[in-house]
Amino acid sequence: MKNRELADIFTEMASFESLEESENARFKTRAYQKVAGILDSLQEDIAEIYKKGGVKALMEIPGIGKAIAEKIEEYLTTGKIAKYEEYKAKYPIDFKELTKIEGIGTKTALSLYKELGIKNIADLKDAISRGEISKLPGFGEKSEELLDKGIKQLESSKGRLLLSEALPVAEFIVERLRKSGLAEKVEIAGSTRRMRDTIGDIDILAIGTSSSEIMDLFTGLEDVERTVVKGPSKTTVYLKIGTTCDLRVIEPGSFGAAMQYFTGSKDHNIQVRKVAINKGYKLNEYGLYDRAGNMVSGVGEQELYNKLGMDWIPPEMRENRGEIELAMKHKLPNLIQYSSLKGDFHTHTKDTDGSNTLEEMVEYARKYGLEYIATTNHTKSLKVARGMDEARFSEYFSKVDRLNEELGKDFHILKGAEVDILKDGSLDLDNKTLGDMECVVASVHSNFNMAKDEMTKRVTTALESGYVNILGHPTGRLINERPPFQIDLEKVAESAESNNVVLEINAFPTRLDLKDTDIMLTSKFRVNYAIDSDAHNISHYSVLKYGIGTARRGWLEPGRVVNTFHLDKALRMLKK
DNA sequence: GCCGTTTTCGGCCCGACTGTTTTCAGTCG
Ligand SMILES: Nc1nc2c(ncn2[C@H]2C[C@H](O)[C@@H](COP(=O)(O)OP(=O)(O)OP(=O)(O)O)O2)c(=O)[nH]1
Ligand SMILES: [Mg+2]
Ligand SMILES: [Mg+2]
Ligand SMILES: [Zn+2]
Repeated sequence: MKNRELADIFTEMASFESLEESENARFKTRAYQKVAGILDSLQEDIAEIYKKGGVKALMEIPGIGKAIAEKIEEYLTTGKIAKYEEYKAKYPIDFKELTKIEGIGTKTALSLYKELGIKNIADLKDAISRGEISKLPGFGEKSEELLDKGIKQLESSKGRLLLSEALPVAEFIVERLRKSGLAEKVEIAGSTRRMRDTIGDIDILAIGTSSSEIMDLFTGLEDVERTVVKGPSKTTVYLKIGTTCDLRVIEPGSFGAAMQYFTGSKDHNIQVRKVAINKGYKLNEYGLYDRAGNMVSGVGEQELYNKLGMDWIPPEMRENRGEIELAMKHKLPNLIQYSSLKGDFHTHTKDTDGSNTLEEMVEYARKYGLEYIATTNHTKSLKVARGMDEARFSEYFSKVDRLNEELGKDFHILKGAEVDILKDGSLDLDNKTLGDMECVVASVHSNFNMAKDEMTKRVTTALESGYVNILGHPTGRLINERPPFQIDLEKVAESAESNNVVLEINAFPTRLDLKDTDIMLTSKFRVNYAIDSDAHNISHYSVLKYGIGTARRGWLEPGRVVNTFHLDKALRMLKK
């Protein structure tokens, strides 16, 4: 897809533009940045949009106007953008690489290039080792040291953490700050509060009046590798685990405004602040102020949204994807709640690649508060997982029957499988075995590199078999390891609707598949969803919260999620 | 460069921290 390429080009254009002297350069920069972000998250292929509707269709995308639409056209038809080439010749600098270093922006990169011909990190390292930086005008000893540390930090950084990696760290730091008694309140903010699938850095808000003590405690935590910046209101540290953590300390009267600010997202904040402006207010992290400068709201986050004419928006929805308009119209969805799941349709045991027995999986499901699970082991083609054949399933299910009898009415195990969708779209078990099951999860585990239409055909063929209840991890992505395979999710959802197949929101933190935007894309169809743990051991039920967070980010109401219902109703919804 | 139930021109979110800047630009949240 050209989306990615064009996003990179416009990000570079933004860098170039930020160095221009013209009056409007700042705002052009932002326009380019905004378009890059839009192209990055655009679901449709930009080339397709252009092919169907030309420049006019491009301009219908908010953020894309005439000038940028024509640049996109130029790129799609000639493979080049003249303006870009012109800038690139003027600034032959790898901004993408250099600005990844904390503290280096485009202006710094430019003076490094002008003074020392530095174009990339390798050049910069050489200059530092020769001690050339500190002699430069506008730079000193500290700047050189900062750049050196910045490079080391970048090299040791893990990149974006999984939500499941970041959340416990955030909770631990919050606990430490709370226990100190120095703060009235300590809360998680940022992308972690929004339950994003990956976390760039951890953000924590403390409410209190003794900020310097709180900051000292924070920078002194044993998990801290070094302090990056430290002030009375904001401190940034680099943690030993290879990620950054920001702490803001704000006074009690501003709790709501500070939470609103620090939860983000940035785009959501900007949009909310525009609403404030239109109402004659000013909004910042300290409060909402009228023209005379009087505080209109500060303590309560809900009150803040209300004063702006909106309903309170759940953090998971704060991505500027239309939630602000809905909140104004009082039409926000009633999102699925945490701990509202009654069951789990996707679990493994040590009979294949799990590490616990079915008895243990049941025991812990009950401890977790569930009323039923489906036991869905892998099928024979998945040899690395010791997938089971028909005979083993038959034997296994007699054990399930015995266990169900012992359990009585308290808990129920559904007989199922996570059956491989083979290359041709057929299923990896015979129809008799599949027909006897109560919960067939069908998943792609092989041949990921098919063309988009072939993969779509493969999956829809499986859905049309009449045996599939749930489509497992529909895009196959493994976060930070493997991109999703090419598939037309709208066609899949359409097929799921007509064949009564439920789409999975696999809650396993490396998957979170479907992801938030895929849920929004597919929920236009009359399909239901299942939030499944994909548990491979007894502790994995705890990942269900990440699946619920993802469902909330996809704006799902509980009525669309099959396992929010008790067994009877859930089974009726799964029925073919 | 984009955009418009007050606008097709004149706005564009708002503030914290750092360094060598003698009064604030650059970078970041
Ligand atoms: N108003 C405003 N708020 C911002 C801006 N940049 C960041 N924020 C707020 C909203 C963000 O969610 C919050 C934390 O900033 P981060 O850079 O850590 O972003 P966030 O946590 O959303 O994503 P991340 O996973 O860390 O990349 O600070 C900005 O430019 N303007
Ligand atoms: Mg963050
Ligand atoms: Mg942050
Ligand atoms: Zn699987």
